Amino acid sequence: MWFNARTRRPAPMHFTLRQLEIFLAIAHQQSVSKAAVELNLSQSAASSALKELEQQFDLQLFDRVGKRLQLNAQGRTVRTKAEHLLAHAEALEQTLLQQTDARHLKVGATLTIGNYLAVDIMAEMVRQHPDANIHLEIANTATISQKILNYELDVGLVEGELLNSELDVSHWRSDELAVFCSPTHPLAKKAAASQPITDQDLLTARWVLREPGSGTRQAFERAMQGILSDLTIAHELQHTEAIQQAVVANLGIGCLSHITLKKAFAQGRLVHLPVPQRDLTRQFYFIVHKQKFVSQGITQWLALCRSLSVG
Amino acid sequence: MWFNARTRRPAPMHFTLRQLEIFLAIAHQQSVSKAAVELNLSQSAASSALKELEQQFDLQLFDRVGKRLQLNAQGRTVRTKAEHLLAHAEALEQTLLQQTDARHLKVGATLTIGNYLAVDIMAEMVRQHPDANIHLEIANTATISQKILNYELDVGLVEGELLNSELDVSHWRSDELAVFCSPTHPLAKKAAASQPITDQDLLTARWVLREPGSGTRQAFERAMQGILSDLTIAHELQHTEAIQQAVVANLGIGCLSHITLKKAFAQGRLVHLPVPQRDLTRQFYFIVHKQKFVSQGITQWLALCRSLSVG
DNA sequence: AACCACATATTAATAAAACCGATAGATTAT
DNA sequence: ATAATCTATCGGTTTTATTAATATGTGGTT
Repeated sequence: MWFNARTRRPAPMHFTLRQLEIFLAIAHQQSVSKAAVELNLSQSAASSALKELEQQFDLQLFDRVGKRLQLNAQGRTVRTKAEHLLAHAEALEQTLLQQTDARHLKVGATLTIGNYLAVDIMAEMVRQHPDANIHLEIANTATISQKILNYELDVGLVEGELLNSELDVSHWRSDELAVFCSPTHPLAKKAAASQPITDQDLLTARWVLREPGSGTRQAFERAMQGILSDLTIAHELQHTEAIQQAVVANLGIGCLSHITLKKAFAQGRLVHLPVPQRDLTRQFYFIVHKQKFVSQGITQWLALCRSLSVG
Repeated sequence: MWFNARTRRPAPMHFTLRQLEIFLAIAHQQSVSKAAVELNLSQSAASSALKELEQQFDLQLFDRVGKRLQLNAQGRTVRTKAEHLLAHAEALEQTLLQQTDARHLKVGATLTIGNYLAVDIMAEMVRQHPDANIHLEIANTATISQKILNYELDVGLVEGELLNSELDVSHWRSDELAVFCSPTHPLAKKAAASQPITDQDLLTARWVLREPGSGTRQAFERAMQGILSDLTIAHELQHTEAIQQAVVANLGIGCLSHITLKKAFAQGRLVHLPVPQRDLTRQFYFIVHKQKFVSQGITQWLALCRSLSVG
């Protein structure tokens, strides 16, 4: 039967929580447009949400006097009850949130980020929340984004920008690559004498680099545009540590994220070669799934990321 | 900020009442498919609603053991709270419904229905609900459906089927047209002698009919198909009473809905001419707007329509 | 072990809805 | 008057809900 026969238990609701939210905002602001701003909505969306609620029940919630909306008697009754319902709903949302296993967090990161940044954040996270159980997965950007789309990972920390309407990509921090050589390399003296390293120096040198396709290599190639095809690439290795060893052994000069080199520079094992004419910065990004609610755990992780990235 | 910064009052809800309904049905039935049946939903819709709720909060509500879904601890907590929330929502829906001005009902009907059926129903409605305030509007089917689409009318009672995805068209009752003449017309004797009226009789007679485009005329033309173009249409009038007067004055024979002729037949003012070889039945329909909630008043009106149509 | 009956999950396509930008129409303030 | 501001509405786009069909998995039966 197509009219409401009020049969059994499962009575379908003819309004939505969203409609109530919008109605309450309008009632509170006494204005559709202000409510729309409050809710980050277009004025037309708010207007038609209200219209639909009123039409659905053949009900006038507001008296339209001039351009102002004035809650009428019916509207006031509905308002208080709707407020209670929404409060109730919010309470349910809270329990829903608390039910989520906030201790278990699955983070994906690219190699550089994972080994040199994520572990620090992870350590701090565990220090602050001893019961946290964080799984860190190292993979390339494509794999990580795929796993986030598939709800296999909660957060991703990646290097490359990527476009996907299902993903929320947000800037985290910038990173600087550094060109470096061994202390016994000819260019080391130049650097020690505060002489600038020229493009000619870069072209003369032999390079030890990360493999093509890695984020670090991509950033390097972007920085070297114009002279890239004339560079001499002696070796390609997949790990930063291996590259550093190769450079120490004077198999060539290298280019890696500065953060992976800090210790080596401090210990004098490797020498930083400033290349001011080349822009060696790149950006790191967070990615999360747009559809997934951001749990307490994720929020904490992201807050840590931001706070540690400034220090 | 794209993560949950928990700022001010208006906290958007990340679940819908619909999702809760579906979750509860699944929990109650311990089965997605049975719940789907209960809710008049496809199994896949129920499944993905549940999936979305779980994913949204990164939560497991059920343990998937074999093919059975077993509520787990988290699920049980959520269930009771969700039940409360839904009960609360249902209460709000009730007040929303009671707020609607059930006494004010706007009914649209075509001429025949409006003058001979709707007035009776209206009278009975007022008898049962003395405070009812019913507005009856007579118009053709197109106008009525347009006004219902525009929320200017609550219910329509019409003759022609019509297809519109926004309208809920539902069968009400069947109606019988009757061919009739004055007692002094030659065919009256034939009828009195229980002789059948032949198609030849219909072709020889002069007709007094409703105007083209009216539902009655359309039904007549459908009934007369095959001989329609050879009929002699002497007069076209817009009102049933005028047609009856014309037939009494022997300007021709007529064809109108039987219900409009009952009294005239009983009084002997007009004579019924049975035409068994022609199908003179037609159907009456209710129409309501699909989007509009069916209020108490509409429900009562429709119930009355159904109950009075059998008597 | 092969098969059937049945249950959930997934996919691809479609129907419905939420939403936005632009704009009309109406009202207050200047 | 005129500008500024508000609500309502229209046309179009994006999201979401839903379905039919299908894959996948499970338990019972031969």
